[in-house]
Amino acid sequence: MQPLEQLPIPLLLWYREHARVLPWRQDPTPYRVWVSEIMLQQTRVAAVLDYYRRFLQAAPTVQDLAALPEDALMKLWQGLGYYSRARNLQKAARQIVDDWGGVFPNTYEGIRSLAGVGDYTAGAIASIAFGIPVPAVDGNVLRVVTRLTADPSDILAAATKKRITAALQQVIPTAQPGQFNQAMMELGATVCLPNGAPLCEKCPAADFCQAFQQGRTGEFPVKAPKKPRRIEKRRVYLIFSDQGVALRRRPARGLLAGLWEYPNELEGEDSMSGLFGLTPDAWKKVTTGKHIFSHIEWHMTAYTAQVEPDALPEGWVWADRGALERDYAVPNAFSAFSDAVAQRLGYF
DNA sequence: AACGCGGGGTC
DNA sequence: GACCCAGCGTT
Repeated sequence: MQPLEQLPIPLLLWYREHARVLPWRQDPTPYRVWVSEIMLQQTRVAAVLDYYRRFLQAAPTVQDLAALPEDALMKLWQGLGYYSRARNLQKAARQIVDDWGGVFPNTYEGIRSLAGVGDYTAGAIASIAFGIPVPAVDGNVLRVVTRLTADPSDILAAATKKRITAALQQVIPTAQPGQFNQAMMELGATVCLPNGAPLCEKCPAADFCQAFQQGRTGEFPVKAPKKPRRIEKRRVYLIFSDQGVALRRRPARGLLAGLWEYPNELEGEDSMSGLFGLTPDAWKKVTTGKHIFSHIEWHMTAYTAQVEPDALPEGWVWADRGALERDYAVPNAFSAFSDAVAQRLGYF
């Protein structure tokens, strides 16, 4: 008997005892499950909880989400990262309203057709919210299965994911596919941990886990190495007037798309000269900051200047302290400067 | 198939 | 400092 065939019964018994209480598990409607799954993409449960509560309060139905102003939407997502998820979430809400009569699609293919919903998320929603017996293969599941079967395949390879999906399709309990998929992820998140530190003594599958039985848990999963981050040195300009601090909107595509930022440039660029009639010696260095993205490191040095509020460049705004907190979604990349800005704005 | 896309917890 | 997370869309 293969390890995967032995898995469902002990896994489901274990999950019955150890499932965490999570808000989206309370009342697993398609909308609530969908919002949670989008937020949980590449994001841990702990990071999502507060965002989820605020989001459901601001947009309790798909119609509310479809009608939400873009700035309000981005403000709700501020700090969570991967901002295209929020835009796709609203795009999909409008798909549901316009193309599905406001009723959430109830087939795997219908769900899969929504913006921002890939194979994993479609499987998760279909199984959890509709009881459709399809696997939901995320990073947790890939780790659990490759350890269970001592599979040396690269889990980042599409062929591996495809093969494991097909194998799970053969063993998924048709009566409770949502419980099974959630149990797999719960096991990965709480017991079959990454970084070579699994808690095998607590695992309901230890008796037939090939990696554990062979004393090789540290060898799985196998992943191809990632390419190193590039480092960008940036100058950040904290520009104050009696109207507040200057913000500008980032481009609609690419990194931190559409969010607001303090004007900044790569070291060596010269985009600030001529603005506000400031001479180079008008800038005073105030502080430094570092922010690490998945693929880039920003090493930032902040400069400040006081200017007259007129002659603000096109697309820039003055934000006072209230507007900054209430109206503008500024990514956490700039959080190193929020104290300095707040302190300065506090004098108004 | 490779790459761009956040932010933070954990070891 | 390295890893990696309830991945998806684009090229």
